[in-house]
Amino acid sequence: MKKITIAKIAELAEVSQATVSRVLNGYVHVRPEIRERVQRIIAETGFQPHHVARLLASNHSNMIGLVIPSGPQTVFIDPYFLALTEGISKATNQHKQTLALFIFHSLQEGHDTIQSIINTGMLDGLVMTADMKDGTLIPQLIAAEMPFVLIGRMEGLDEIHYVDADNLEGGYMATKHLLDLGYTRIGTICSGENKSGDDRFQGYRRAMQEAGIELDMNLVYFGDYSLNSAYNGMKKLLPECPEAMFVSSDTMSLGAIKAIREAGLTVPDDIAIVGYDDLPPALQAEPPLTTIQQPIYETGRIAVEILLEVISNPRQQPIQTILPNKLIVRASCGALQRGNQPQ
Amino acid sequence: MKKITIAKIAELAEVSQATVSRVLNGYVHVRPEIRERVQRIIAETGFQPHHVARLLASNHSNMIGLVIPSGPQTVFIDPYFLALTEGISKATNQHKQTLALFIFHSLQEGHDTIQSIINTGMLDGLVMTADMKDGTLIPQLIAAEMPFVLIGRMEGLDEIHYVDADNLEGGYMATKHLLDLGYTRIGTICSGENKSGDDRFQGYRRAMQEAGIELDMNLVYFGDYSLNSAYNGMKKLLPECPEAMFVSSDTMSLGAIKAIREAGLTVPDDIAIVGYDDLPPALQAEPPLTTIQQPIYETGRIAVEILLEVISNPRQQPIQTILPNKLIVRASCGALQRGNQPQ
DNA sequence: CTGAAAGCGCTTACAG
DNA sequence: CTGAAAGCGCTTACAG
Repeated sequence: MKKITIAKIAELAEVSQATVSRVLNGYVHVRPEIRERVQRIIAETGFQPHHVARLLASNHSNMIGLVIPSGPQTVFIDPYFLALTEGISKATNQHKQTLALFIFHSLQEGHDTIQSIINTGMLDGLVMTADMKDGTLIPQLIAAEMPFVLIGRMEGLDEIHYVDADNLEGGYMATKHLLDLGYTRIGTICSGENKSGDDRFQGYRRAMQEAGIELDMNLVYFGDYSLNSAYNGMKKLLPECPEAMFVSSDTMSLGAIKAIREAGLTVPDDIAIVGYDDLPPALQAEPPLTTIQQPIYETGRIAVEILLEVISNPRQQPIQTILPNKLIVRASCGALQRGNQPQ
Repeated sequence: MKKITIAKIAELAEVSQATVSRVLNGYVHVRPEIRERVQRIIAETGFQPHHVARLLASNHSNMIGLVIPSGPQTVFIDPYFLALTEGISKATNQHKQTLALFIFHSLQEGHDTIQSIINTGMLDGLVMTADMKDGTLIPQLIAAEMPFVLIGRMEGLDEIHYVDADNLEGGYMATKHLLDLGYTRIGTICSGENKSGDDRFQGYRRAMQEAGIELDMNLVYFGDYSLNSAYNGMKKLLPECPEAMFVSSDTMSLGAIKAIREAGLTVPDDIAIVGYDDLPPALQAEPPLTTIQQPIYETGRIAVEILLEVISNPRQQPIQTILPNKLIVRASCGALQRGNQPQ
């Protein structure tokens, strides 16, 4: 199978390579009849330009990378990244970009990856995920002038492009919902592991404060997003008799529910929970929890849009987008409203 | 920031570009002192070869693709793909390959993607996922002589490289386990959607047959891997009073459990279930199910190994690997053994 | 073991 | 609007 090149197309169409290249790239200044002739030949032959050659000549690749950290074990099981990747993929498909995926399993690997991405010059830009513990990766990118968009936010990095969910609002909405149902003794299992976790906790605080309820640290537990941490946390909080809980990730809700069950109590009859993340149905807790739904998919999509904008138009003001969350009220809440009022 | 090229290294080391290229590529016939000199300069300057140029010149890219289909809605939420991707990523990292991810959301997109991968010449090879409904993609690859490895198997495609879990054995093990516990009225929710589903069902049949129990189609329901299908299926099977169930995916187990709960029964006290997939703890059913654990991660890793082998050494006999499953007995099974014998 | 040079398949000033 | 030609940064016969 002979690879067909631009030279052959030029020959068949009786024009120069330059002209073929121009119609390929949609330049405007090509005589219509010639354009059509070339296009016909291209269609007939099924020719597609060699991506790599184009890339070398033009110095951009139509390829962007997605960088995801993975913990020591298999942490890439988080459906969050799936939804994100799906959104990103949809956007890259749509823009005819190709998506390179970089999962690193240690900080060292992360550094090497980034360095090699930079040196190798094969990517136009990067979508970075915020939750890497190390603040070193980002400066590396900035120094190399590699365009990137951060998903989420990081402390101390204000002058960069990012898209994030409004986590503070999310925590606020969740807590407010519980308050509106009449609860006052509302506990929380949250996390100080990253900015998102902080923000959600701040949202909780604000809602409580607005309701005139003083912060009771005995009702607050900081987990690490793992099921187990939440399980332990819930066991610790149970003696404090919370009527309701705001748990700041879906995985942690599962841990909390487990502890509640083991104590012989049930959700939501004894303790109402509002969760976070709104996983796809197949992965949801049983009973289905009222949750804050993050626009994860949308976040990915928008990150790509921003990145492409930044690539084609460098050195502009930071583009920073914050997307709202949605409160999804499920059956468990109905139960509460039916009169399972706090003791 | 001036991009540093092989020419500059050659200049600094006072050798030709060809020589630099040779040490870069680890050729053996370079005088040690020169090799060292060049390597020192490379290290000092932090030079890394331009990936794309190398690619154009050498005609291979050190980049492999992973092709995943996604349903009309967000179906890429399946943790299966996460584990798979993680395994693949680990292997590509290790071999210094870069991973391009192609998720397509329609068959049309799938075709376009494959076509463009082929024409564009930017990938050395592909890891294909078997569950695309359409048998057209694979022949397309074969025709283009694009190296690929299939994860899973497809009917009628025998002469290709693949790695798969031993699904028949999995279904057999699951059912056998239930039989060993003393159950005889064992139902199944399986799936005819793909070969894996078929195989698991065949495993169920074989185990039942070996136990001398005739196949009772009233105890068999074919779902489509969705939670809902299994939910409906379980509701249908419940009047048949199965003592135990083999459910052929974890997501479907959740649906089955839901139906069982709604009927006022419990797992495993009233109905024992063996599931399939063995999701990570955070995503498991509650109560934790005894399941067949697929070597998903390993599957991904091995697929990459095979692919690289095939790329560097084309036109060889099909490499076909079938990995065994593992039966993971969880608490729910303990309960059964404690004497929750069938009625 | 080493170098000079052609070539990978495009894009893009430059000149007209 | 169009073409001839240089160039992107490497690799790889070929010759020595």
